[in-house]
Parts: sequence; structure tokens; C-alpha cells
Amino acid sequence: MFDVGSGRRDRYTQDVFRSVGDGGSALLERLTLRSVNLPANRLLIGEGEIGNALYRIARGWGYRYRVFADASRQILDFLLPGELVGLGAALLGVTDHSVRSLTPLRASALDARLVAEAFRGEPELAVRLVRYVAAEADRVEELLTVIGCGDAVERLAFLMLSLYRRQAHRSRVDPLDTPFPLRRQHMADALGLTGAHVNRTLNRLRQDGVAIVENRRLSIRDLPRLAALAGVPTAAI
Amino acid sequence: MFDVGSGRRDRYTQDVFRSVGDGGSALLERLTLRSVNLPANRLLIGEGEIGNALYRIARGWGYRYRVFADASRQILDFLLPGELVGLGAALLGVTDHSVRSLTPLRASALDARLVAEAFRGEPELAVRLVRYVAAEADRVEELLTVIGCGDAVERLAFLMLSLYRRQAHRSRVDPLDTPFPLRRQHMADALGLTGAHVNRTLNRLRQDGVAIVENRRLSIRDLPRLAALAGVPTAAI
DNA sequence: CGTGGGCTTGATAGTCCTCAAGTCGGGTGG
DNA sequence: CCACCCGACTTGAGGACTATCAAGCCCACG
Repeated sequence: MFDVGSGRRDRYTQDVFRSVGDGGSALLERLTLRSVNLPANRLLIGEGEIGNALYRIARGWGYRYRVFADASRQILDFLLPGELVGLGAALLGVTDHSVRSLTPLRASALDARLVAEAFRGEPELAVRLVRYVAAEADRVEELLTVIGCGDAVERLAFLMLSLYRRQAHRSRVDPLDTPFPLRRQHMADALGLTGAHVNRTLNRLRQDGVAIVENRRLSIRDLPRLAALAGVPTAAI
Repeated sequence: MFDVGSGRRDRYTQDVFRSVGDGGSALLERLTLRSVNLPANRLLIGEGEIGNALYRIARGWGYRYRVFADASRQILDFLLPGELVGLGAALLGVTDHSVRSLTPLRASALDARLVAEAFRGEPELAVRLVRYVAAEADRVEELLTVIGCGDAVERLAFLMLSLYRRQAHRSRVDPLDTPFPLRRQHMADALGLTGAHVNRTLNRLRQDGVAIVENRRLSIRDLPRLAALAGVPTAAI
């Protein structure tokens, strides 16, 4: 008996295929098509082509975004090594977002029929896939909340904490020296700010001894304060 | 053979149980527990209790929201008659949002085991449920985009258009006289604005002949212009 | 070494918020 | 039936935050 909605607080569901049993691993192996390599800042999936494309990121970071009025863009989520790309869209059919590499990226393309087969014969895997999508949606809702309610300092604190925790969840990382490959403009586009103001706000966070972003790395100097700014109850750190 | 990610552009997936076949209808009937009635502005599901609660709205509107830093709130989505409440949370296990009635509300509670049973023995229904969650997530991403990229006029235009289209999708409604039971504060909390500024912006939209909100009803006077403001390509109206 | 992209910083302006007072309308109790 | 009352709406003035625009700097890279 697999558990659905059993209350596990597994918000950062990753490694979808790990410990799924023979069926899941076999499916994964059988449906891996090819490997792609991208330099930084290239289109992996264009707006509209989603639905057939399904990738698993082997190395590097990416992000998915929507364009607004053919002018600006909103980054919806960042994609870390080990995570899946295009799963949510594969379930809905089509969505209007694109995916781009943030750093040099290596990903393996999966056959989108994986999803259909999972639903047909691997309910346990299907549940994992759905949980994955729900966790993605949860992150977007968190981001929406901090953008709708918070000022620039709180938004940046949230972004730092969120990306730090996602990395810490999957591997041991030093809070004082975490990978953080976003440029100013990426933070701006994710948080509804401008690059210039992101820069000013980062300065303030550094001066206040909260956190430092430098050389594509994040150094968290005061985790409790960062979490407080990000709107996270201190108990949940 | 049921279709998964087949490219159907069914973004407003509703009536999840309609035409699912015997299994789906039987499940729905068997797992309907009781009916609840709420006056306007009452808590239907509190933050954290989600996961076991699953409702289907029979009459009235609701909305789900998150609180930020114990002070303000972000409305994530509105819930219209016929729609499901708590499904996304039932899949993930727990999320930190609450659900409240916007108008007087009648809803029937469903047994959350519906989800588990669907995955075990009704793959077609499971796919529909997942599509439903994906469509919800899609709406949240649209909202995030317009809040991150647009000004007050564009945000309000988006909200009007979005709620109009969701109603038009399920029943014939007059664009010149659509139900729109949100107060100023609801629009503000959904769009990252203040009630006062929502009011000023509504005035401008009325003076510009785009749309009028009055007496809990929306009157769209210039649909193409409204859509353009909302960031929707004119072809997609 | 030249070059280009990203970063940094300043000055200015605009959007939106805050606070507050006044108005309106619907519901309630006398 | 009327007076009251409370919540929602409306509008104004002032201020805070963030955007815009622009220029110079630094560094990585060819």
C-alpha cells in the first residue's frame, strides 16, 4: 500500500525514481533517450513546445519563466541538479513557459510516455510524480506570497533561504559558502524588482550582517534573521 | 487507453467526475460524506488541516490564501462553483494555506481516500485529478507573472479577465454583467496592492471605458483592450 | 589589449502606500 | 418604521519604496 497525502512533509521531493522499486528504475532506464549539453543562458524548452519534452538535470542549474507582454519576464522557479524539467507541463498538456540554462547544463531527455506508463502500471511512481508537481506548485505559491506581501529585503531573503534549503536538503552544504549562480537580473526577474534595486538591497543585507552574495556564491551570516525576514516561523528552520 | 499530456488545451479542467465512467461516478457517490453551509467570510479549511479535507463547491465562491509574517495575506486563487477544494494539498500532504468563503457557500465534503483509491484502481480518474491540480498551478503562475511584471492597471485587468473567462467556460454569462463578488480588499490581497489603490485603479478603468465593477458585478466594456492590458495575446481571447 | 557584459552608484521621477477623514448603504434593534 | 451602527467604499495629502536613466567601473574573455 502506497501512501497518498499521508502527511509526510516532503516538500522538496526529489530523486523521484530512487527507491521506487524495480518498475520505476526499469522504466527510467528504458525511457532515457539521450543526453544534452548546453552552455549558460540557452533555451532548453521554448514556450509552447512543452508537453513532449521531459528532462532530468544531471549537472548545472536552470530556470523556467514566463514572458509578459513580450517585454519582461517572470522567473517562476529555479531548477537544480537532479530535478525534473517539464513534468508539470507533461501532465497539463501545454503551458506557456520556457526553460533556460542558468549555468552550463547537462540533462538527459526522458520519453514523455514515462508519465503515461506510470499511470497505467506503476501507481507508486505516479504518486511520486504527482507529489513532485505539487511540490513545484507549492514553491510557486510561496514565491507569489513573498512578492505580493514583502518588500525587496524580504523577497531577497526568501530567495536566498529557499535556494539554500533546497541544496541543503539534497547534499551537505556550508551555509557560509553555498553555490548561488544567479546574476542580478535573474534575482530581479524572479522577485519582481530591477537589477539596480537588487544590487542596492544586497548591499543592505551585507551591511546588516545577514548574508553576502559574491562570486556566484551565497554566504549566510545570520540564518535566524534571514529566516525571519523571509517570513518563515523561526521554529521551521 | 487514456491520454496523458496529450496536448488537450483544457486549462480550465472542471467537472472532474463527469464522463469518467462508472468507476469515477461510483467513487464520487460513495465517498461523499456530508454537506456544509457557510456564511460569507468564514474559514472552511484552516492552515495545516489540509490534506484530509476535500470539498466540492456546490454554490457560492471561496478563495485560498497564505498569510505572510502573521500580518498580511496573499490570495492564491479563487474557487468557483463546481470546483474542488483541497485537492492539491491532498496530493502533497500538507501545505500552509487556508480556505475561506467569499460568499455564502455550500459545499459537499468528500472522503480524501478518494484520491488514494483513484490512484490504485481508476487511472483515468487519477489523470483527471492530476490535470486539475496542474491547471490550478498554471493559474497561480499566471498570477505570479502579472504581479511580478505588471502595474496596478494590468493586474486588475488580468483578474477581471481571468474570473470572467472561468465563468464563461462553464456557463454562458453576459460580459456586460458577470458575477464578481470580490470586495476591494480581496482584489488588493490577490494582486499585491492596497484597497485604496485598487479603488483608484478601478476608477481609471471605468473612466477609460474598459470595465466597471459595481454592486458585486463586473461589466466588461472593451474586451480586446482588457485582454491587451492583461498581457494576453489578442489571438487567444 | 580591446571589448563587451555585468556590476555599481547617483539623481530623478513615478507608482503605490500610509494615514485619515468623510460618505454611503445595509442590517439591527428599539 | 426609524434611528443607529458598522463595515465597506471613497478621496485627499504626504511620504516611502522602487523604477528609470545614465555613467563609470571592473573583470573575463577573445
